[in-house]
Amino acid sequence: MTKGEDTRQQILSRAITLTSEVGLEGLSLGNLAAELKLSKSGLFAHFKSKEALQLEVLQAAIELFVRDVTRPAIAAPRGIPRVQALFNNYLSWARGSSKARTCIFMGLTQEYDDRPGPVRDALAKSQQDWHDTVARVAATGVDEGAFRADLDTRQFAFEFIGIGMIYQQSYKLLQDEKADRRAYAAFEALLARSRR
Amino acid sequence: MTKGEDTRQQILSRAITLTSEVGLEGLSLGNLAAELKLSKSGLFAHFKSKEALQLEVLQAAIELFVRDVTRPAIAAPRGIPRVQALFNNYLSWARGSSKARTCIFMGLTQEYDDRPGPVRDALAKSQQDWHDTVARVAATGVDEGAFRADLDTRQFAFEFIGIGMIYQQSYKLLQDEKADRRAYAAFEALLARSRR
DNA sequence: TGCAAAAAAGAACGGTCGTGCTATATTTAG
DNA sequence: CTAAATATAGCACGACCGTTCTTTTTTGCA
Repeated sequence: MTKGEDTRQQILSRAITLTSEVGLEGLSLGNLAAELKLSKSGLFAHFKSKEALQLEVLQAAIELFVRDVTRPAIAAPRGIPRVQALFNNYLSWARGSSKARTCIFMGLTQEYDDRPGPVRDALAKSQQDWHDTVARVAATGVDEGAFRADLDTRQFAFEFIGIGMIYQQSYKLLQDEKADRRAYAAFEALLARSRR
Repeated sequence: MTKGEDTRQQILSRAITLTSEVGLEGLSLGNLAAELKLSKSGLFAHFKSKEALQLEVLQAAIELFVRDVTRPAIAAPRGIPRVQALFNNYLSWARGSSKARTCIFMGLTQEYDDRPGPVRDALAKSQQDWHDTVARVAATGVDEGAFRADLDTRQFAFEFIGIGMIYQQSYKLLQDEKADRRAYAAFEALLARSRR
């Protein structure tokens, strides 16, 4: 079982990178197999269909996101430090890690926002979870007394994530070297409005 | 010449809709031709290559955006009314018109942010233009004395567009019926911070 | 009304797509 | 060490891809 699981992991890892470039629809088994020096059918045998592969890639990306963004932030002290850590990690993720050249979730949001099916459902759930996570972290700021007691934490999450999205466009597509400064300025303003 | 230009327009119109669903890469000549009851080669003859078609579709979408978003807003009085009109139109556009079920620019931003070539270049220019337009409209707010004299209009545009992006995700993918309320709340906060 | 020009169709090309099936290697367990 | 289980390869399939070439239909003007 060890060997199979091992190559399976390699496939998913490479698939995440590819997905960040061409999306989950653009992902091709032939390409993926060639890059991993596997035969197309050998690769295919690990997944029963392309859709199953897509779902597994999405799941693997979610785990990566939790590992690199969410979990490390939870290690920071509750309240503003944790919110700040979450934002820092989020921007790093949007900038792109070694495995994903770019945040795959924003791409997939666009790819699947009007394409019904299991992939869309899983994606929507993951994004809803992300909103919830941001809101929950913001709530620790309320609990610690750093944020206003009447702060709408879901609104906070909405704006928090919006900054990440426009950051990625500015950084990746427009290649604006002020993107970081702009994102942090927007974030600071959001923090300021949230403080008690 | 009339007939040719006419069908050409029909092709582009339908292509915009398709692009908003599957992107410019996912666009297929066969599909497009079938939907328009044209032969694939008959359609192809109007454009010398798929890339040329992609560029024309992008150009047509830009014109649509200017017609439905930018131009009507310019008709509103300078200052906050114009900024407000621009935001309203922007959200309508993100929600999707009859021709494009969803804002194609956000999708294309993700599709091309790491795919070099003429399409990416044209897209980046169009998005840069959009940032410039928002900044310019914000500047009328400064001129009219409604906004702070030291307002960073590019920062304003950055945050303005970010709200539109997260709005589209909330509205389209997450189907949050509070999306409108959230977007306007964020926008009001941005206005408040910008006022003198 | 007839004729040149423009538009559309038809057919074919080399590729790649996702997906089966069958056979061969490789790994694992007794 | 061997036998069963697992993993990978090879091959073929029908479908669709973008593109080219040739032929037919339609259009607009003299």
